[in-house]
Amino acid sequence: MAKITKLDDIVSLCKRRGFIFQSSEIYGGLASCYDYGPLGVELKRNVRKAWWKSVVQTRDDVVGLDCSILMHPLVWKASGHADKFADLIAECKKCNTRSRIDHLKEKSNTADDEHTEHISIDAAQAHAHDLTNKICPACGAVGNFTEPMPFRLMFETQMGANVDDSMKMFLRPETAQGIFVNFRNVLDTARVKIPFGIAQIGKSFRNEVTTKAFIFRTREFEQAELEFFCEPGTDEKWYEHWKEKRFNWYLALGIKKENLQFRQHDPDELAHYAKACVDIEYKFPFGSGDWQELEGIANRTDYDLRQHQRGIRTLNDWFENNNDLSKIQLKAEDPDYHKGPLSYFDQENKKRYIPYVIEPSAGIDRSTLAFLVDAYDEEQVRGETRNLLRFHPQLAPIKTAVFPLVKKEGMPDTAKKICNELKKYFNCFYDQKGAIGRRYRRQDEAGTPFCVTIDGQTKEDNTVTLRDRDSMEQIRLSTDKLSGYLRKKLEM
RNA sequence: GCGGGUGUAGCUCAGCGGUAGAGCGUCACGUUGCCAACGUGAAUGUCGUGGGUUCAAGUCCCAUCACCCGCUCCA
Repeated sequence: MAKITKLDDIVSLCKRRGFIFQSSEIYGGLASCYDYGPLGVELKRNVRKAWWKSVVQTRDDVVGLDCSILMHPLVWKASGHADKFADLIAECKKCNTRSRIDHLKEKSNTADDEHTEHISIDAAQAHAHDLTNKICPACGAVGNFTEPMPFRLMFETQMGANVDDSMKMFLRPETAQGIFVNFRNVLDTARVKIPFGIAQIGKSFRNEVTTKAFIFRTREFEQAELEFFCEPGTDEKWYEHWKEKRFNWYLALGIKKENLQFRQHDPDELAHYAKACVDIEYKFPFGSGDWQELEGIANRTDYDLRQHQRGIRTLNDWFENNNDLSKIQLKAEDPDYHKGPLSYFDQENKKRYIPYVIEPSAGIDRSTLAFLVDAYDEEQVRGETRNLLRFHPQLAPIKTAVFPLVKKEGMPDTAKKICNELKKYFNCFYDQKGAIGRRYRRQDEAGTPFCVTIDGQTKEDNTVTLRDRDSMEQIRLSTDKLSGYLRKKLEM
């Protein structure tokens, strides 16, 4: 079991071994942003690769996609993300409770304010000008608020070099919408039939109110999302299918069972689009020992595709309002929505419907860290502490290290030759520096599953020793068999 | 956002007004025939950043940035 007990230890481990650094560190750091170092980038790539292999490569019913991060602003109107913009929050100076200012009540006015629709920030700001009469719902203090602060969920940027006619754009807050928007394209070109899924891995951006906790909640993060389209009525079956499939994926890659659990969402905490949602949680060894979400699996119903059908109908308003999202209301849904442009026609049963969607949405950064932390181990060997990372071979940043036992009798040359041969198939590391034991331990720390050592006997009978990371046991192997043996062991 | 804490070598930390330090790690040379061996030598710091006080500031004061813990928030 990992000996790490504090987040500080994890941060230190990541830095020391070159897995994760703070962004812009020499400038004092940038909050909530992190960089992957030489070992970290390999680990993360392997996590992506393992996800893709499990979700796309080995299945007949899932295809991949890679969408742009910038999308048509109406996408975010239709998805509901853009409306979050009007949330203006003020904080009570007395009790530090934050409230949406449009939910605050007047002291003199006992009648309930009408529930405010989301409006543009400018409009809301004008409304919110005067908080002197507003009451804090928590402590009852009157007019004792901080300046209203807009709560921006999405990152903004502009498209177009000319300042005057540049268009305000958003960095995507989830990769899912790129998939929904391409549903028709994939359907028309990939010869897929429902049930089928579209998978994507990519960066997303969210202006979280608080970040903290290392890379668990960052504003820029990487998601691996699958939108699995199925016929309404079969959605619950597929929900169960993906729950099990995804949970087992973590286990198969070495996460210890006692550190992994499901957490079912209560109906009142479900997102507006979801019929059901469950989190896969990992027990990160924070001070508090809290379970943290690695992945959410949601039944998104037909919500998104139906919303985008409304979005398409709103396109004229968009042009008429000079591309100003804040002036646009989404058009009502067509009563015949189930025959709309994003519907699916089932040739076999002559049925047309809007498919339901099951969405497993995993955080690549979070699971990368979970794999890292879960693999960490310390053990006593001959009175010394051996630190090692027991990565699953598929995830190990370096698969094999090759050493000459000593720097003479041509051993380095032979070792280099073998290393270069193995590099054709996987990451392989050559090292001739220092005592052999030290080199083994260095690789243990990097999580390298195998070490190959060339010794005096190699010249005589063409064999090498192969040392196993976890057991430290050694076997002799003929060099002709080395590559095949390793590839089999490494599942590559 | 609030409260508390921490920033000194790659890492862990000592130094708390008076020449910038240790352990581990890194590098070089030698030695070394299988698990962090040994010897010799070497490199490395705007003491997070910016101001101030002082003859003199890692050290005291102010601001700022970043991180951690606990709230709060968020999904």
